[in-house]
Amino acid sequence: MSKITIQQIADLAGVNKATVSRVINRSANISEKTREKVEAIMKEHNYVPNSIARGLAFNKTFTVGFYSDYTDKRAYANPFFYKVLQGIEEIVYNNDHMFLMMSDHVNKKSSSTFENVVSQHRVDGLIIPNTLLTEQNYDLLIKHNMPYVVTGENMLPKEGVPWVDIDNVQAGQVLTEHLIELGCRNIMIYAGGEAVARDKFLADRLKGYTEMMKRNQLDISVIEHADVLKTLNLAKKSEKSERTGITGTRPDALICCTHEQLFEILDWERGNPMLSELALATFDNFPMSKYMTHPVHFVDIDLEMMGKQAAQMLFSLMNKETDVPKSISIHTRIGN
Amino acid sequence: MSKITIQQIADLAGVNKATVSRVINRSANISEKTREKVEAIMKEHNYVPNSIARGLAFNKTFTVGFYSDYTDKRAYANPFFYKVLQGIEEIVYNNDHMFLMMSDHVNKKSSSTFENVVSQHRVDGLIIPNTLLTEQNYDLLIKHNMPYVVTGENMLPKEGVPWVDIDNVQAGQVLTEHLIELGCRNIMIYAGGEAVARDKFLADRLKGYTEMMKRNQLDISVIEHADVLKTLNLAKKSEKSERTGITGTRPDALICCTHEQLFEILDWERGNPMLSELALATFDNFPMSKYMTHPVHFVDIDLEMMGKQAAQMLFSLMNKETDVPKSISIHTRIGN
DNA sequence: ATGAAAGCGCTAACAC
DNA sequence: GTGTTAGCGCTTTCAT
Repeated sequence: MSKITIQQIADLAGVNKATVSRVINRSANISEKTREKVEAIMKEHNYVPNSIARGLAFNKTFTVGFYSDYTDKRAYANPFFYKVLQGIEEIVYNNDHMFLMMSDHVNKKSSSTFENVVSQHRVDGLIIPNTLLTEQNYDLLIKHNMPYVVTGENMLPKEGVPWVDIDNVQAGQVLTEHLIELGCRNIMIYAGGEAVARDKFLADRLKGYTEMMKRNQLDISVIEHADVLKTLNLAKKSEKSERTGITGTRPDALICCTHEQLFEILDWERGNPMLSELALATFDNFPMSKYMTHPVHFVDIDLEMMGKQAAQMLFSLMNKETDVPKSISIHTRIGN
Repeated sequence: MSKITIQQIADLAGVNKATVSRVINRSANISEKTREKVEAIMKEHNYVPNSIARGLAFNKTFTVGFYSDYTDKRAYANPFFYKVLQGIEEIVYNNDHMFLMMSDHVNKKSSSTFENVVSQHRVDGLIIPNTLLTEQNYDLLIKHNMPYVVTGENMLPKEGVPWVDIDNVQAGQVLTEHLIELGCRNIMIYAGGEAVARDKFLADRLKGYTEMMKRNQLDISVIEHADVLKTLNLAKKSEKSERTGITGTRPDALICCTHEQLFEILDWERGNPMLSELALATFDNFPMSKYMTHPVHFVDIDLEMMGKQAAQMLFSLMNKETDVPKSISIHTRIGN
């Protein structure tokens, strides 16, 4: 049932299936009369061209892929990551394509989903997070001539990798500026060490903070992973003993570069209510803020926009448009 | 490049492409010698059969669809909903299928993604949340003979709709039992009114609560939407004035049937610290619990299992297995 | 056990 | 403007 083919429509309309194909594809050289007749028959029978067969003939799939990483807490496990998907899907559907999700997974035959999708040409193009763009995956994409766009700034030492990301430098600036406007003067940032060297987005957020602090002639205070709690205790002590400690000034704000860091602080804070005078701030949307013991300032990141831009860029590449920007940075603003 | 076809492999191996097809499909009637030769050539050239062409011949797509609803806060926007996806994908990939996501969306041509996917046979089967299984969608699935499984108990007045859901009655029991074990005796539940009549899962949770309370010979106290805050104030007053109010006993626990209800209470609670003696409880995972002013008890719902079961069931249906259960209810346990 | 050829549903030359 | 025909890459009779 409902297995109606182009041939049957053609027979019903008393024309050749090529003619039907022409009206489907809005080809020129069709008389108004036959077009209308064929269209009427198609509508009457709820005929929908089989996109698999269409794909085989066109050598296209009308499908866009998205490669996701369940283990990337910064992305997929983030409650609001689905916003990115929403943005992508909107664009994908408006371009009459389908949306194929694939997560990092290796099946019995030791072939990864990603590899299969790319080598079988199951999609016409795909969006891939920077964390998953390994040298190997990159090579695969190039080898199969598969259009792609990276979400998150490209970290691979390759030229011409198209990416879309949040402008993390600007985010760092905005957040710092917000705290300054709130009256904070001794703003610390929890970032540094190897993490900053490894993750560009951390370095960028730090950079934004640093720039804004300098612009306001305030002292920069970066604390590193292992030392953060000690540092805070020290600062507290130093205030108690009337400036006899190492740190002369008492911090009044702390920027956490990731939610993980924020939670670390929050965990510690529960046992140390004295921390409550410290203004906490973080990146990424943090709508739970109002329910917390301690309000948290944050920059609102427009993930939906990020998804839209990535998809838009991908379609531009798939359509071989010229003047496609190599990368896009998205600005942020203070949340709530 | 990399556009290697079955014909080329055949040529390379000096056999007919039908022979290659036979080794691909593990068909019998193949000499060990030629099988090995062909397999070697395939491996050497990283040959992967084009699944589009394969699909056309088989009239299959090797793809499973998932219809999601961005507007359903209970599901998609739930931070932990991705667990369901993870479960589904695991099964899907292990069965060498792909995973097509579609959200509720209508494009310019006023055709919905769902409609397109089903009528074009873009997937071999699909998983659909009960909130999206409308009469119209149901008819479409039946008309196109498309295998499907519903997540969440089927609400449509149709026979034989296969579904997988959390056992909400059992969840209500478990949560209530937990509070009782904690020493609570006057446990209220925020549920009732039209919402319960509309949503089966609410009714089931209420039922579980009711049963467990009766089993322990405790008084049942159901508060309805609009009255909840008043009721709580009243109870508080009644305690203050030494049992002169309407409610003779002071509630010591409150079960919220949804996160929305919980947040409503939490919002109110911020301005009413007197509520802090009340044990709060809710359904669905609530990992933010430890960071809240007020700890929240909850039942841990194994969403990944739900996804796995749904996908498993779908494959059973697609394979036309006999003895496929009509529905599956998944038990829960207290979280953290 | 293997080859030849038809066909899955559609598109795209090429004729007329 | 419309019909004919040859593919797209693979599976599956039907021969041999």
